Amino acid sequence: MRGNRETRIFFSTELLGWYERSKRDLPWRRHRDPYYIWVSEIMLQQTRVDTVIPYFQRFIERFPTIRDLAEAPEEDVLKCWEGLGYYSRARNLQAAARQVMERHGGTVPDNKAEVSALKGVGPYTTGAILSIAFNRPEPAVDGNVMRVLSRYFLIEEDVAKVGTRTLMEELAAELIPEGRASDFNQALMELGALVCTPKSPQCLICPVMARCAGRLEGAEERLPVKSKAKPPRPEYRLAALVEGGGALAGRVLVRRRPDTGLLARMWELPHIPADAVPGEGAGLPDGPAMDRLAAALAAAGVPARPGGALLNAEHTFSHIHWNLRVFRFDAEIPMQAAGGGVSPAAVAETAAAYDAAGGAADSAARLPANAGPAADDTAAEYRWITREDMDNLAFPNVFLRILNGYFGS
DNA sequence: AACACGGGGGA
DNA sequence: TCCCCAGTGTT
Repeated sequence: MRGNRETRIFFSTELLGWYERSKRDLPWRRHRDPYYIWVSEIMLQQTRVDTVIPYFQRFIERFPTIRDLAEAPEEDVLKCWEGLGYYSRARNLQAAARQVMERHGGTVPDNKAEVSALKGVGPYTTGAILSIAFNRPEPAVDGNVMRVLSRYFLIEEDVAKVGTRTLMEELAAELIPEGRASDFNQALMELGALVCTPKSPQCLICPVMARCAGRLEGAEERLPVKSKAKPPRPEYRLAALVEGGGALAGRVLVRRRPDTGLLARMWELPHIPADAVPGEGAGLPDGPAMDRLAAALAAAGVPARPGGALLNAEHTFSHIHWNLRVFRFDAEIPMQAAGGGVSPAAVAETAAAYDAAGGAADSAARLPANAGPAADDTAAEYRWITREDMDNLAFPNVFLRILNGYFGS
């Protein structure tokens, strides 16, 4: 055990007192509804409080109960999560809501085995739900907690290591005052968020500075010790903004990503990989680039005429850095079926379907499936959308920016 | 144990 | 602009 008894008692007592005085008024703290706690904890994974607040309020308004969430179309849940990132959190949350309906009659379970069995709920969130919602004496060790504990107890172990988290959990459990798990765990995270910050910690206003070993050692700025993550690998992509003509005038071609992997089931502009040439954008002169993109579009059943480069865009994931060069295209009615593509009649039929449906987003007027091998690495569901359709489809931020710029907002 | 998985904020 | 943040699931 780290620290002597007095040091630990001091820590827990002062921290609880500080929390009572300075805790923030957050939407999920206004009730002790386990569903609210659960949703907030999932949203707070990898995401700061200020970002989460508006999402949480919209989410609870749209899905007030676990049953509402379980019964909603996945598309709606994803749309509610748009912009928040790590979209598997949303899909897992809904899957878990369905688990709770089936296994627990719609009530969040209050024991470790059943909580941790929920999709998207790992060791941290299990502890957060059990302690915050049910006041069970379980540790909830997130990045804030590891930072606070590593400083206060001068723990030099690499917090990126699994074993270090286990050590922190044992320590955090030991520190929970009798009957105060909910407040204590929230206090620990609150201190990490407001005072014991990653950079420039506010030691002078810290309630436990007097006995903080890291501070006394002058080590607070270099703790916690953390091994470096690998830098994201660059990827270069050619994207197409295809404008419809005729019955599809005012519409833009988008497609849905595959069911698994990066940005699963979200919508995007069609794009293809390009070879990297450092310093040259997509690494290809615009002419050949548009030719390759046109060929890929034709193979997907959308013959289109290149209209020049529109803009460059970048997007950084935790592990990939996208460099996109976006080209404008005009869809054209093919004079002959090409590349396993589409007949003029099929294009006319597509347009007619939109006319009949009034262009409704859910008309799902799909292009004929591409029978040949895919010219790129993504899914084959395409849709011609208007600006209004964007209200119902979830896009990653980079495409949201491009489309909003195009539609002029 | 290593990798996949977004987006936002602060220096 | 660059750097940092960091839970869960999959392999």
